[in-house]
Amino acid sequence: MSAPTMEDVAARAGVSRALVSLVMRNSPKVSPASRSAVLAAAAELGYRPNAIARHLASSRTTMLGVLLSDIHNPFFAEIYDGADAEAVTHGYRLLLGTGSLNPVRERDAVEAFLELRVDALVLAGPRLPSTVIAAAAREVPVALVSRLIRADAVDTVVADDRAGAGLAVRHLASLGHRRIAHVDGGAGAGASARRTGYQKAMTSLGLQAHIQVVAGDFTEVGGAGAVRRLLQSGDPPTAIFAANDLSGAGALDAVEEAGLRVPDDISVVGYDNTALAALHHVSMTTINQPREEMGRLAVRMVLDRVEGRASGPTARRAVLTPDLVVRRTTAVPRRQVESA
Amino acid sequence: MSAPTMEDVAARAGVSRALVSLVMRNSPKVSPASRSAVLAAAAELGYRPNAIARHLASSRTTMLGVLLSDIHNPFFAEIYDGADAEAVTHGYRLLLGTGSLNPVRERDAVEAFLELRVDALVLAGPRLPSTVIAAAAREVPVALVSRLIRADAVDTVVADDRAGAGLAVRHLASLGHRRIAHVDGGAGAGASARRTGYQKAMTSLGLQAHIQVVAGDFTEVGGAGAVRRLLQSGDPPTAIFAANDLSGAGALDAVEEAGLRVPDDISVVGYDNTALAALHHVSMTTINQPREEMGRLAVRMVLDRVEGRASGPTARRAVLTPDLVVRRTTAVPRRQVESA
DNA sequence: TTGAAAGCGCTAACAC
DNA sequence: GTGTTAGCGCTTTCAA
Repeated sequence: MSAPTMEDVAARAGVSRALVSLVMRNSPKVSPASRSAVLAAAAELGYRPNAIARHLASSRTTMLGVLLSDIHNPFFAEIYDGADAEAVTHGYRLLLGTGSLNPVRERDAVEAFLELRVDALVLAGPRLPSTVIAAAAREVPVALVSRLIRADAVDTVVADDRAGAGLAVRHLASLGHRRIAHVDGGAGAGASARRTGYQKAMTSLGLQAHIQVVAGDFTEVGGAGAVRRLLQSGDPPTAIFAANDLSGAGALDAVEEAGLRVPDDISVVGYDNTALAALHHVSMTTINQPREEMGRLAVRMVLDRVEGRASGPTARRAVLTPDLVVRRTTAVPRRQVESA
Repeated sequence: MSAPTMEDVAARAGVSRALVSLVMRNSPKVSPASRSAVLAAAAELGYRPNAIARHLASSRTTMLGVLLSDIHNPFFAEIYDGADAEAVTHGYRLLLGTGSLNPVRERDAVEAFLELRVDALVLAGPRLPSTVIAAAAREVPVALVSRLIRADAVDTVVADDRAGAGLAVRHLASLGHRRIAHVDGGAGAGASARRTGYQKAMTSLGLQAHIQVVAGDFTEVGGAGAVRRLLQSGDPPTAIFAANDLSGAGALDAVEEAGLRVPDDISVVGYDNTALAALHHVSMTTINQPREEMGRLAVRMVLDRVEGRASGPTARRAVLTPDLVVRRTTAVPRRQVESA
């Protein structure tokens, strides 16, 4: 009493297996009569095509493997949404996997995808050594999201973190802030680009004398600690640009703890536009990355290769532009207003 | 120049295909000599077993399909963590999928799993009609997390929401609160059990005269609106038990907006112990569900069936007990203290 | 338009 | 221990 096969359907419909196969893939070259006979037989039997067998026979699987570096992070969920939407419109299916931030487990997940013979791989924020990524790219097309590596045929899509940092700084400057400090993200992903972007923007605004970077680590505690140090210094800033929303929340904590108010005394800008920043309770001005678009683009890139619209060792690189989301943690600096 | 097969490895190692197969599955009945010869040949060729072919030949796939109702919700990420840990220890691999809260897409995802012939299915918080779930359960073992249905052979694991609500109420009562209101979750998942649990606990504490349920909807805005109404009533509560953390955050907003302080004037308890509640900035007392354990248990249940330790139409049902996480939004009621 | 036959790459008896 | 031989359920020429 195992699952019915094409054979069973063919017998019941009184046709050959091959014809059933054509019907299942709805080929146009089947007479309406046999088509409906086959469909009826399949329905009566509760027939479900065996994807395993199909894949073995056809060499293509129309499945893409998507590795999400961290399934706890909503950032990757949105990349998935974009990837899925794009895949569906092209008739592909996504297989999801994660290594839970562990490179070894990520490697396993990629290996599993490869053993399942996915047609291509999309790796979102992988912790994987680049040699592993390059090796995978020798077997199937690979696109990388939110990570850059130098390897043949590995397409990448990233958001322009330097530009995003520039948006934050220019927003604060346009409100009248001059002493704008940056709580950085240490060695975290994107942290150095955001730090550089901050420095460049400050310089191009003629504010290089006010550049002040304090060490953070993308955590709430780290952000709070950094801002505490900042406030104890002789000459505290009027605005803080945090490397991500979580450390921005820490900044908020520290400012309040010091008896100051946001945005009246100090403005704060985060980065990533997470749900946290959108909370009414927090309502933080932040920088938004076009996450869905990043997912879409990654899928489009690998499918271009799978379907032969692109090929060769040249890696394509897409750099998307972030945008500013103004909420309630930024305002005109008080001291400036009073002196006006 | 397609991928090397077992045939190639066998030729190179000077043995038969079957022997290679045995080595790949590291069977004990292979001489060390041939084993290392095969391994060497495989390495030189860059051989990778074809899981598709393996599955077709062996009927078992050692893959479990896991459907996460909402990949944006960290709740499900933790269920996944538990499921994954359990699966790995049993030598199974998880395939992840989601329908993004859309029943039709969920159906597709389940269908895809079934076509890939996964050995079993774990459905976490599915929106699927129960008929679809029951149908799937006729093909492979199915376990349901955070949802109950009456169907043969569908095992379920849920957290005891009534008990959780009881914990919240008893915590507040033990601090001295008597007027404890509940912001409910409308028709959301678990909302009615939490409401019932609240009412039962209030009654059993002799506080039935103070039962007060205001309508919420599991959102921040809904929670804030409910609390605003509560505060405008003639006789506001000294404590609020919200049906989830998000509406608890809304409650916090509304309390502050009214010029009152948490927990000095009003205590607030949330539900779910999300990252939001853990934020230092929020630090909300809440009820925690043993999510990882729920995932583990679901996998254990289906594997019991897959491996023959359980069988038949009797559905097993696991009810796990939540626990209380005390943070900084609950305290002894001020008025009570002053009158003491 | 339909059917026959040869695989796809592997596992699983069964012999040797 | 190791090799031989059938399939697993489907796709894909190639004929008819």
